Amino acid sequence: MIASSIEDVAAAAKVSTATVSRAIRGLPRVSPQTRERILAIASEMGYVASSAASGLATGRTRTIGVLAPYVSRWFFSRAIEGVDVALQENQYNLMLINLAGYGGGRERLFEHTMLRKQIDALVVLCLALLPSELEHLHKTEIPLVAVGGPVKGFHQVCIDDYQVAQLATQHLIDLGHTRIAQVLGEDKNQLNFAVPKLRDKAFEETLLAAGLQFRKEWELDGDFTVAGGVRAAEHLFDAPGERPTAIFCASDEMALGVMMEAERRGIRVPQDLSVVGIDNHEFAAPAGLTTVAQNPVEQGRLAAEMLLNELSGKADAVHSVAAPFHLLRRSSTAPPSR
Amino acid sequence: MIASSIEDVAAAAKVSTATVSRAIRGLPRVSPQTRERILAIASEMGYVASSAASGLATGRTRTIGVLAPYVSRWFFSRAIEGVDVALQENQYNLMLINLAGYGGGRERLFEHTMLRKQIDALVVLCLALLPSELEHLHKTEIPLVAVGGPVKGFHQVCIDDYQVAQLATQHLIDLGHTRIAQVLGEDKNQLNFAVPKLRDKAFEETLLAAGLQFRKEWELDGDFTVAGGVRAAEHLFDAPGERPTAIFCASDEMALGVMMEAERRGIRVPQDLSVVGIDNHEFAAPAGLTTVAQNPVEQGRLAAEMLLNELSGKADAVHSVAAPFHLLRRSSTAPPSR
DNA sequence: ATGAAAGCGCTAACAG
DNA sequence: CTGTTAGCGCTTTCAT
Repeated sequence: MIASSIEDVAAAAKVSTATVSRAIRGLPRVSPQTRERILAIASEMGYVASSAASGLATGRTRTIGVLAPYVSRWFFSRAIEGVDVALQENQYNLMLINLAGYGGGRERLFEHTMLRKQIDALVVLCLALLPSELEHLHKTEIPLVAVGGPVKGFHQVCIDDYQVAQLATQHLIDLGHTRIAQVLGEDKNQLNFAVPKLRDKAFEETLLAAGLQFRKEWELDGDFTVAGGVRAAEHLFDAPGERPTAIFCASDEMALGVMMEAERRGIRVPQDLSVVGIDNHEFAAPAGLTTVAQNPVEQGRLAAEMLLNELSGKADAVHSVAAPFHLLRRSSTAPPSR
Repeated sequence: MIASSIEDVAAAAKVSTATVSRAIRGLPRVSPQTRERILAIASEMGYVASSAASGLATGRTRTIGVLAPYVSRWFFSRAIEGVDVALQENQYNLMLINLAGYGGGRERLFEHTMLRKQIDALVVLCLALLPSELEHLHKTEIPLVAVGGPVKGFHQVCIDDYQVAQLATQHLIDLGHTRIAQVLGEDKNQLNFAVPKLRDKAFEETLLAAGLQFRKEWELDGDFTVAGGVRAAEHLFDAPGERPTAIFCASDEMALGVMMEAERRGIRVPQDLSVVGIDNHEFAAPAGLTTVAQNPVEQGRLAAEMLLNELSGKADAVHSVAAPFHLLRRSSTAPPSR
């Protein structure tokens, strides 16, 4: 009853395997009646083509890889979800390649998974690739698009990190703040450095453009995590001397950490301290966090769709796209009290 | 220079493809010298075996599937990460199958992805499978283990949800609370119902065992999200009459939502209200949330390791495991003030 | 519209 | 230790 191969179906339907193949894949050159009969038989026998076999024959795997530096952080898990949406709509599989796990094995990863042609295309989630890895990717000639950060030599869909950080910083300045600190993320693993750098640069330049002072001691690392935000806030609050009246955080997770630490110490937000973040994390709204919102799900979906189009032969399907963002004013920012 | 097939390598090394195959896969029956030579040539030529071809020949894909109801929620993204750790150590690939995307397409998913033998084994992250799907899985005879919730007829690694909820509830009771509300998660999508039910049951029974009253109106749905927690808290706080002095939440995300809403209203935690959660979410520590901690990363890793062992022929490698959990007392719980 | 047959690239017996 | 060869299951010309 159960069909293990296309031959079983062909035999049952009394046609050739070629016809079964055409019928099942919806190709022309099969009469409607035969097709229907074959489809019925195939479904009854529970037949599904072996992906390895068809992969070998066609050179396509119908799976797309997602290369991510982390899977459980806000941006990444959402972007993955977005890619997934597009893939499911097109019956493609998603292979998750989590770079965080690869200590020294990154090298091998690229040789193996990438070149083994286990995937038809690749989405790279904002991380910095080594020159040798970039070379590999170029040699592979696999369609690729970056999401959330640049990958040298490839198209990308992401927000303009400079503008985003500028928007957040300017919001604080417009409110009247002059003593503004910054919590950003310096990735120790070097998995992702373009984005934080851009946000950092924007912050500093926006400050200077407004005639404000940029203080090195008010530039802290928050590691893009809540815990990192808490630590940064501790440093800031423990430091002697003047305190900032506002803090720009390069991500909501860090901003929330800052807010929690502030609350623990009885520092009131926004009366004593304004806090602004980036992302619009699920916790931002309930926490009243002002932030510059972006939508990684959409970004991932868009990237995957471009790749899918490319794979189906559309010319120039892959191109760079600037993802939208906007400031969400909530209750964590207000004019300084003095 | 670049080798497209094993034959190229064989030709370059002046040996047969069989020898190349053995050499590369580290099989015996190849002299050390030949092996070394072949390896050198292969690497120089950038040769990597086609997974489709070897998959066809061996019937193995070296890919393990992870079936998840959501990818971006706390438990799931961590469990995926854990599975990934084990897979990477063994050079296996991870195929992510996100059920949330499949509206009506669940049916097809099982027929296609599952039966197409694109994966050698499957990790199912706590979700309720339909009888027809279970049947499919059984027929496939693919090694499978459930994580974080039961899948009928298969082994699982997860915490004892009854005990966990009981522990959290009892903590509140021990503190002296008598008016205790509950926020749990009722999954509308039916993707996951065993877990919340168990937690619910434990809560009610623990209350009754302590001689306390169980009030239907203090049982709220929080949808396992922060926003859901906020909504549940709104209902609770807006309701006329007596207020609970403590709230048991079936997940930290909901508990944090409750705390945020409490703060917004000036309800002090823990003076006016104690809150306890489950999970030990990253935000729990900074927020001071008392919770019953569990470790989904470990759970995922363990599950994947069992599957890997099973695949490498070890007998009875897959079995059920009770994952550890423990109460973390922090500052969100205290005796009731009156 | 349908079928026959030659691969796709690798693995696994079996010989030698 | 090494080579030969027959598949693995599907796709895809090329005939018919």
